[in-house]
Amino acid sequence: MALSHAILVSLLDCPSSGYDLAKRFDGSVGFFWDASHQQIYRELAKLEAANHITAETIEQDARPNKKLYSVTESGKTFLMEWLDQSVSLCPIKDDLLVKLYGGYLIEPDAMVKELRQQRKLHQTRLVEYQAIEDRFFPDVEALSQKGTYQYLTLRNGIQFEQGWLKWCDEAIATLQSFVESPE
Amino acid sequence: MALSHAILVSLLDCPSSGYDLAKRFDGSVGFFWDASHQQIYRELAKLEAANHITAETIEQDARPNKKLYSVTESGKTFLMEWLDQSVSLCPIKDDLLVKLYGGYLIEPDAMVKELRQQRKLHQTRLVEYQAIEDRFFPDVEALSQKGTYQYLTLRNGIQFEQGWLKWCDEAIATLQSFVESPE
DNA sequence: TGGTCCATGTAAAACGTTACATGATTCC
DNA sequence: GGAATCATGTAACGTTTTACATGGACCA
Repeated sequence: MALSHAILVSLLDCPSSGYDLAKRFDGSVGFFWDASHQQIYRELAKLEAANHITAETIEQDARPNKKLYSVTESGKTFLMEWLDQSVSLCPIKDDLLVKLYGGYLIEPDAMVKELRQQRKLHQTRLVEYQAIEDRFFPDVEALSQKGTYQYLTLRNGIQFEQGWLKWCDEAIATLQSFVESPE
Repeated sequence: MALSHAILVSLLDCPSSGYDLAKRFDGSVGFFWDASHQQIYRELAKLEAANHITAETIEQDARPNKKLYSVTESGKTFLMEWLDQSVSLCPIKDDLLVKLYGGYLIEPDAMVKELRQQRKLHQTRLVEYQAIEDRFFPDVEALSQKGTYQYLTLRNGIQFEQGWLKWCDEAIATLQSFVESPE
């Protein structure tokens, strides 16, 4: 149910086309939600049918035309009703941990490689987040309320990734002993 | 696709009925995967049809009969093929962060309350994880390889929850200033 | 001429959620 | 007498993923 809310929050921040949204969900919005362009287009169609957003067609000459979506009053009300409800913990689903749980079935060496690979991916993401922090939030004291809220979501992403790096290091160090001296 | 792998990994660790699995997914397996009993029964039927698991009916007098599932050779092969493939980062979807991103639309006071509530939920989960750590992993040095792998998944859960607590505290402290002196 | 970017979508299959359904036993 | 536990499922619906589809502009 929350994809619609993620889209509304993002559109409220800045009216955009489906294509733009898809890119944002792949970038900055990506630190709290993930969605493919197919999902986004379908959800936009639904939100428009429900009058929560309106589209304005922008004619472009060197490029395909695009539809610029904005949130309506009804959409804002719909979003605020959701904001007023309390949320529960999000369910955990992590392929890597399933794999690790059954890790004893494969070579310790292969598992260490996999963890190193994961560590690299998290490292890359952390660098991206930190670049956003440096570029868009250089002076935290000077932020508006809205800016502060957005900054806090970014901080969450940064802390998460740092946690991952720390855990990967711990796990790699532990498994290293199996590689050196297998039981 | 990974629900099947999570079930196989868990069944390989210990043959069980659907009911038992559902409870484990709600408990210890819950720190890396989440699934309802309906999903589990459906997936078990599929896995049995694919010959990845076999069922043995256990007659019980004071209780309903149950089907005890075990992983077949074919199931083990299927799982190991998956274990050999490298996994990508798991997509992030977090209601709380969507809410926070649009947090400027509601009262700072309401947002602080919500964060306190979340903090409590994470705290509860952390205590559960630590209880598992104390009960089942009192001597980390003495663990078998299999035990070590399972311990590492638990450590991941613990670190995560500690990260959440830290972030919640940071966020609450930041928002507190809005409650005391609104812009 | 081959790839990436812009821009929008459809369709089918897999996966997840919610509600419904049953029935004995055990504990308070 | 009522609730929880054990134990299994079905059905409808909603969401997500994967694959397919189009077509011009721009760059090397």
